[in-house]
Amino acid sequence: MEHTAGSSVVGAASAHAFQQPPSLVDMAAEALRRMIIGGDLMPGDRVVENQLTKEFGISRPPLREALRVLEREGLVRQLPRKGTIVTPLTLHDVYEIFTLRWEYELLALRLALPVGPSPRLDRVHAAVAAMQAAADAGDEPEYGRHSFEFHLSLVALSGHHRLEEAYRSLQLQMQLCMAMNRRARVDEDLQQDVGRHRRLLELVEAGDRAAVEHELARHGDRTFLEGIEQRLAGHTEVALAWLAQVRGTVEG
Amino acid sequence: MEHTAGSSVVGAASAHAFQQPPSLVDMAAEALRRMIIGGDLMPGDRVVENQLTKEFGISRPPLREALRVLEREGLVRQLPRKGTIVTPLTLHDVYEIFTLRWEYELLALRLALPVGPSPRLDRVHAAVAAMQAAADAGDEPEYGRHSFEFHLSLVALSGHHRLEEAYRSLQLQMQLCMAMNRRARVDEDLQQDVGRHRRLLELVEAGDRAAVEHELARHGDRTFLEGIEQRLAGHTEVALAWLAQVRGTVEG
DNA sequence: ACGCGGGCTATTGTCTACAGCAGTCAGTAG
DNA sequence: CTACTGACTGCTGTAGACAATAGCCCGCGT
Repeated sequence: MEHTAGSSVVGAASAHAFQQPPSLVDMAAEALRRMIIGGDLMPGDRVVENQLTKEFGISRPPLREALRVLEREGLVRQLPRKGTIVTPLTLHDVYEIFTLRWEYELLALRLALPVGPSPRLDRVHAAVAAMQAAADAGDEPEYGRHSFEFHLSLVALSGHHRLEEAYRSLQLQMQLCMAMNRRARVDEDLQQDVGRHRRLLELVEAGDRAAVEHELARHGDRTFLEGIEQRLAGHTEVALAWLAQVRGTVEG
Repeated sequence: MEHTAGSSVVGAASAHAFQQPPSLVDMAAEALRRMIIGGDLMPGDRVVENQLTKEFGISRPPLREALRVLEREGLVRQLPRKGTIVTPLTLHDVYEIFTLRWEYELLALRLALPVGPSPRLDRVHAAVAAMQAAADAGDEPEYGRHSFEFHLSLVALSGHHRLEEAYRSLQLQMQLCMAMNRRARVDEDLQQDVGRHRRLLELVEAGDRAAVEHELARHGDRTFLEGIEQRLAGHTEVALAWLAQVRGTVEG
């Protein structure tokens, strides 16, 4: 396989040794996800197939299958006979994504609590530990990844695979949102944030539903949502109302 | 639905004239969905690509893309290097599907209420009318389709596209469940069922959340769930507990 | 008789090539 | 100078062929 120029993304992955080499589709899908949530491709950008085949060193059929997957995940949108674009986001989309996320987490924890000793809990603890390590190292991207894993493993406590999968898709879309504002966010205190997560986990282990819900409510997003309505179109009534309400509860 | 030999399914569709001809991928995906929820393919059955290309009269690339879509919808499961099978269902899967459905509907109506006059309400009314017509005609399959459309349009009242899409996927999986027991169900009184739906809609229009929730709770599924644990593996604790609880509330 | 290895077949994974539509830009007429 | 029409370019949609792997059956050896 000698695509010297372009084999970067996929080629690198296959070089890293997989016991069961994943299909080119999976690798292309993963590479695309990283490009999108990493900000290399911005919402609204065209995704040209031939261009990516050269970049990945693969042919079009597997790439097209990967695009179909990404579409069902909500990261791209395919316009018949016109091509593929990275999903453009409106304020209403942000409203949808964050309301659903909230409901998913709430539902998952309602189903999970009370939670006995379980390997699922180990996964959450591992995520917290990784967050702590990343915070100590000051590695913010790494911290973000483990933070997502924390919340995902929290949802997984429910033992509800479909819910977990839905939440995973939603996380991708959240990362798409966040790719739009690659600014600030350094003012966040990672150590403090780790503390919030750790406290949340303790409440989960204690089985205190009300406290968990309360902690979740004040758990975040406000720094991200700072002035977001200036940067996005699609100001639905419900979206604006939601935004105001979120900011209101933040103050309280 | 008999796929006589050649280009039956897809060919027929393309012959019927589409203003904007959908891609073969879309048509193949739709044909596959019908085959699966129609019971032509049962959970666990292998889905052989070449076989279907001959049946549909298309080539493998679009079919493979369609399979990727169906996998993200949860109707099939792709095992790397081994092929594709129709998603096998356990009792735990049924538990997941029905709990999520309940939560989706509840969330959607919570977001939608109170609902002012809107074209979205027209859609619900149209669904009820279609149900009534099908009930009068005694056309049970048609009735079932419009019943699904009723619930989907109810969810759509929320104006939450992602929620609507998630609910649509879930409906497909519910139909997959129902494809497993193609028995009885005739004892249902369609007229009475129409009445239940109509009453639910009235409560929605009245904006009475508590009453809506109460009506939803006693809205169904028990005939379907009759003795389902005998026919399925995967008896998780939570699934059994859920089943018992559902049957408990039914009695009440 | 039973376990094991080698070849075979069926099926999936991938690539190259061709057909057809969409948007664009130049050229021309008014 | 503007509006319309035509070909052109690039892209997507689809087909068919090639490569590689997994399961299976048969024959062989113990």
